[in-house]
Amino acid sequence: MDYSLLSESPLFRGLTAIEIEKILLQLPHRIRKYKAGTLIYQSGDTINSLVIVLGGIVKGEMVDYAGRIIKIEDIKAPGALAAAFIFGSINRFPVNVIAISDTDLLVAEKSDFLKLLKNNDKILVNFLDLISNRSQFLSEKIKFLNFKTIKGKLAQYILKLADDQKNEIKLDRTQNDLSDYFGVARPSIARVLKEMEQEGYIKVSGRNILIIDKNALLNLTQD
Amino acid sequence: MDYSLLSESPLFRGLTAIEIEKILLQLPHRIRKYKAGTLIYQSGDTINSLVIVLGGIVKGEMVDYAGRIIKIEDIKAPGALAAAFIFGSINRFPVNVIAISDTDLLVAEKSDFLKLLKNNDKILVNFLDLISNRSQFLSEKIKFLNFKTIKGKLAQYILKLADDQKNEIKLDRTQNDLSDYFGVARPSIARVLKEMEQEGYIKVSGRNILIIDKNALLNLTQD
DNA sequence: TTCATTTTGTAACATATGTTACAATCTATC
DNA sequence: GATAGATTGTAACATATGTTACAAAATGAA
Repeated sequence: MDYSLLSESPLFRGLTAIEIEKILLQLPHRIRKYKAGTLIYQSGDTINSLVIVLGGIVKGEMVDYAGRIIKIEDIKAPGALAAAFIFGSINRFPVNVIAISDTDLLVAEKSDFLKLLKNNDKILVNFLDLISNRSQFLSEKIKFLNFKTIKGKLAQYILKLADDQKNEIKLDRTQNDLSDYFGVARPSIARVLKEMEQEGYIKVSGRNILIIDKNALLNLTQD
Repeated sequence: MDYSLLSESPLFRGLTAIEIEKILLQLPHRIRKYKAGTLIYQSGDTINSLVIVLGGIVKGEMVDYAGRIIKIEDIKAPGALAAAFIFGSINRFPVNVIAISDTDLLVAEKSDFLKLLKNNDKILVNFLDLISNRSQFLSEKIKFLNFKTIKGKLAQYILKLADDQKNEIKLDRTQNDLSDYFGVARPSIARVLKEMEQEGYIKVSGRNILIIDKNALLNLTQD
């Protein structure tokens, strides 16, 4: 099994390949292989292990009550799966996990993983960082969902892409993806872009956007 | 200083008062006292300490770009403050923290706290549980914000209060508070309640709600 | 009780967004 | 370069929600 990727994973950051090998010798674990398309975990399944994607890509999908599928995120090697659900009181997968490509997973029991956390300072800090970052990401997401208007969301999104410096950006998602991300209808994205152009804040051509009035955009994020 | 409450805090759960005293002897810390109304931390302030409310109540307020204030949550003794922001990459308070009553805070440096985590298994697991629970709470919140219609949110809210058994509940917030919680306008709450009554799903009288058609409500959560 | 304050109920109207449908472009592949 | 499929642009109309305003009812304090 090829563990070389692991040094790039958040959990093993700052460790050399040799140190990682040593750690994995001490950490009881198993490797699971899945073909592309396999349903690996189902929403609601119990989580009592650390799961790391060694190779391949998986996706997390939320199934709403109506049976519709909302794609949440892709996790590619060497990311961890549902790390924020190993501890805490809800030890269940919040989403369906499906292999996009052929996938190898490293699985280690929670109790063994806990021992590792106690014995290795770097891993401990890395893991604390990992799940804290998750919270911080979710907090951001909530701030974002709280924008009431599509204009507000789009303005925020554009300003983020512009990175406080550029005044010319290219949208990194299709309107369709954006509409999913915002939870709105696709034509509304197009309409709002047009409105923002008519109001003189931006210039749109396809996916390229020229920011004309950055202050106006900032104002829109204040809805 | 009175540490007796700490045995009820998530971080010290499962520890006796004596064990906690011992821990606090080893953990360098200081006590800070604030009068009611004081602004303790400002959104954006750096977090490099563990902060626990020993006595009193504080509130977290988010200030949006327009200067409006959104109350996020109350934290009363013996809760921890912004525990999910001690580690991770964003070590800044996401909210203003204000003392509601006279308040005592226990403050310990991150590096000292980290040593404690390494040396005490129970505290380690408690802390992992604590910040994991935070993520899990936020995930739930996001699920909730994703309901697109007010009817969906209200149906979900009512069903949660009904706890899968009762068919008669009393709303535990005013319409005004509910409208804040949902991020909608207050009259919309009243209107939607009336609509749900006209549709025969519930019977409303003031804050009391009788659930008539639970399946219909379940359907509404499927928007 | 009485009065002031908060909470709830309701209505008219404005507006943002959803829905559906289709045309115009773009993009990749043969 | 031709073709199919994806993406973007646009329009007409439906609907949910916001806004504002005020009255009715409940609540709490003197």
